[in-house]
Amino acid sequence: MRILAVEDDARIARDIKTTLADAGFRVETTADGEDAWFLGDTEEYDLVVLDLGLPSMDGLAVLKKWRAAGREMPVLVLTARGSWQERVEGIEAGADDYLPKPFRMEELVARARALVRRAAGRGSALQQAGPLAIDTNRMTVSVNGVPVSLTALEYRLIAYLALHGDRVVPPSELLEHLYGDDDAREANALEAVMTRLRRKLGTGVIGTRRGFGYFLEGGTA
Amino acid sequence: MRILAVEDDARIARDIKTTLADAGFRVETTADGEDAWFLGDTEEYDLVVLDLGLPSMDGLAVLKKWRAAGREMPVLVLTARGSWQERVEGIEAGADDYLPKPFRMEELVARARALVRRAAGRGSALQQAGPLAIDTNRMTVSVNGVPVSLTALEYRLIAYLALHGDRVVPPSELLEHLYGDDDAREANALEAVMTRLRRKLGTGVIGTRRGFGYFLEGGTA
DNA sequence: CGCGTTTTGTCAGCTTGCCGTCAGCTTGCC
DNA sequence: GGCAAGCTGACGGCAAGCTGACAAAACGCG
Repeated sequence: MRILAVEDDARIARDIKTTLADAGFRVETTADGEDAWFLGDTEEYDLVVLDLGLPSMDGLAVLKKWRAAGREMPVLVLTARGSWQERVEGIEAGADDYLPKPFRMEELVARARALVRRAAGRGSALQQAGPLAIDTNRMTVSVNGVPVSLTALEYRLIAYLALHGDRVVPPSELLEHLYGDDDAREANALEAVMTRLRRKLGTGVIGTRRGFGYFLEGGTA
Repeated sequence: MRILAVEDDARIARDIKTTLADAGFRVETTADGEDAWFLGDTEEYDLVVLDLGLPSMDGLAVLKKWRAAGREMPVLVLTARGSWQERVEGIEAGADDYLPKPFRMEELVARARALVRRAAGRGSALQQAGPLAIDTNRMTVSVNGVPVSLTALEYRLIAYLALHGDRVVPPSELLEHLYGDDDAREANALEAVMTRLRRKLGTGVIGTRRGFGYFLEGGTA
């Protein structure tokens, strides 16, 4: 397992490296965006850990460039603490998961393992759960092979559910994910999106457990 | 599952409460250190979430006092973001785990579940007791491998019994955990839930000791 | 900018099914 | 037998969740 860690803070970079190394990964690090892009484009990694606040070339730009070039390795994005903005942009640029800083190293290892495992099971960044297939690179969703066109919000919702596919996700968590923690939203904004999303996906994809939350029917197949 | 959350920031306290409540816990909050100490000393909690930055009495002092008094419930400490110092002191004072602020609510739930499970002497997300299996991720229950669909209240009830499976749990305790002490329900609300739950689980799962309370037949396998 | 189009939050009304209450019954204990 | 603890079926209130309609943003495009 080979990992590229892109992080400009030397101390954090070192921590990441030793932690992941202890977890059995082979880790290379770089602090520079250009450098990162070059490495990611020419070498084969099982995972890239990418800090978004980089000098010389923005992490987001690097990620987009990789994806545009057809590179499909899983990317775990490190975002600034409260920055909801960064998370959204990260996911939309093709990140597979994000971790807000500061984080616990233990948590990083868990995520890294999960991503690598997921990628190993599939050829690309294609997630499947029952009749549902999500291509996190192209940001397209299809049900039973039929492509479905979703809005950004709808996509984020279904992608989040798919990422946590094997459990029931409470509405409060979804609200936080979709809108950030300052919930000035009227409660049933989420339900409105749900209705529209379900209409597009058809029945039997997203289920409700009253009093618990939402889940993907069929789970992770 | 009953949780005490000690947090002085009202907004965070509310977030914690709703999040944990959504996850199926019964949450009480207090912002005051003295108050927290008293509650933790006199009530029975399955977990305490403790912010260290408190007015009136330091969170650390509260924790030490509990431990000195022989109180052994698991305590999850919330520390300020980078404060390494606090973590060490927290652990030394008897905390079971710590979570640096700011944290993701999702993460809090995961930790809370882990601690509660560990305290019960079990390791995985799957609890088993006799013919009963409880998946705390999916919030599903199955008997002899056959999945059973439960409501939120029924789930909380059986989960609590499973956690304290090897002893007889008095109805007053169940009432308290399900509804909180302030709520004066008609006594037989619990029995009504019991009936419905038993009908779904089948006989031979939940037993009654007249005058004492309820218990899981077969205990912890 | 100005105008059409799409997306998304809000509101109101509706449906669903949870669960608390009640009334009557059964069981165990003295 | 008598009493209290506990069980159960029925019922209805009510809150969670769903949906269609509308309006306000957001976006795209000249």
